[in-house]
Amino acid sequence: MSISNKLYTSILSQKSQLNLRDTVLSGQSFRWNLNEILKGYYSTIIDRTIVFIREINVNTIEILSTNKNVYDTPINEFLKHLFSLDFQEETVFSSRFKEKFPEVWNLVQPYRSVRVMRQDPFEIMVTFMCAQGIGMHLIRRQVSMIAERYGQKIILELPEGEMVFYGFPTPSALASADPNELAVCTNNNRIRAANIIAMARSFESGKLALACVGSGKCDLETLRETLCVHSGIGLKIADCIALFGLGRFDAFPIDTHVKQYLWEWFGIEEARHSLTEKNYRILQEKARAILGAEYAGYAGHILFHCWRKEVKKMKAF
DNA sequence: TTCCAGGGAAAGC
DNA sequence: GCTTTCCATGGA
Repeated sequence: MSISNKLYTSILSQKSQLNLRDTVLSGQSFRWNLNEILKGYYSTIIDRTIVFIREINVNTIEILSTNKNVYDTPINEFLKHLFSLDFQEETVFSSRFKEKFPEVWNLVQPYRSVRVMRQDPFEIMVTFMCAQGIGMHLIRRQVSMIAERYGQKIILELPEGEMVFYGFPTPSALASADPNELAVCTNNNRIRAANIIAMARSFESGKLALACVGSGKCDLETLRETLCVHSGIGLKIADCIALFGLGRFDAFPIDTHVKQYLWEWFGIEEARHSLTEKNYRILQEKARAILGAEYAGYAGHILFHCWRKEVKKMKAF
């Protein structure tokens, strides 16, 4: 398949600030093209539509896309949704939080405009099922390999040459995958490959897809139970799916980094112990008491990215 | 060599 | 029921 080399251009201007680079690099999306990011452009492919984004200033981004519609939605409307531009990030941290934790509040300033994205649920499910006890670099590699092996190949012809993209595989493509072949893409982890295939079949059957449709307002605990039925999805990954794939900004995933800052920044004693299910739930309660229940996950992701960069001194990839 | 990386599930008590 | 061990691999 080849796509016309005509790029559709659009300028998206917003009142709210968009820290595009940190948003894309903060670890919530694993499908942005590395080479383009290094050149100051950001590219991804969503449902056979290649999207380039360039940051003009903190309030304006330029969008270049190979066609006008993504999911039959005008590109500006789609990107407003993708980057949650309808959400007012000033409301994330309460005045009480700012007063109680001035050092953290000071440290987090450069990251306040990081957006929590609303991405495709199925893609997020597969992505975070690849994220068990493994580095972010390897997660990206797995997702790339899965797309290259099972996704649709799309070639963009530019004057400088061809650019090759791979769309993210459909649920049916992964549902019919051979476990041994898929395992090549999942760090040779056959259990993980089998789990992804089983989840894809559940999605294709309509069970999971239906749960996604009603996920906006349903009880978070009910949503987690629905997701955790699937082997390979525990509480943490279910919360990641809810936060990044289903727009549930109240979902607060706790991983090794979050656990670290809950102790170092907020002195929560339980964060020094291991992440058993019981302890996970206790930590979530205490974190919500500090961050507020409504947008705990949104705040948590900003803190997560801030912790990794400012304290752990980690590079984005 | 050892330890850690956006954990989950089986085994053990 | 809660806690410990195992899984699996690449990079520092």
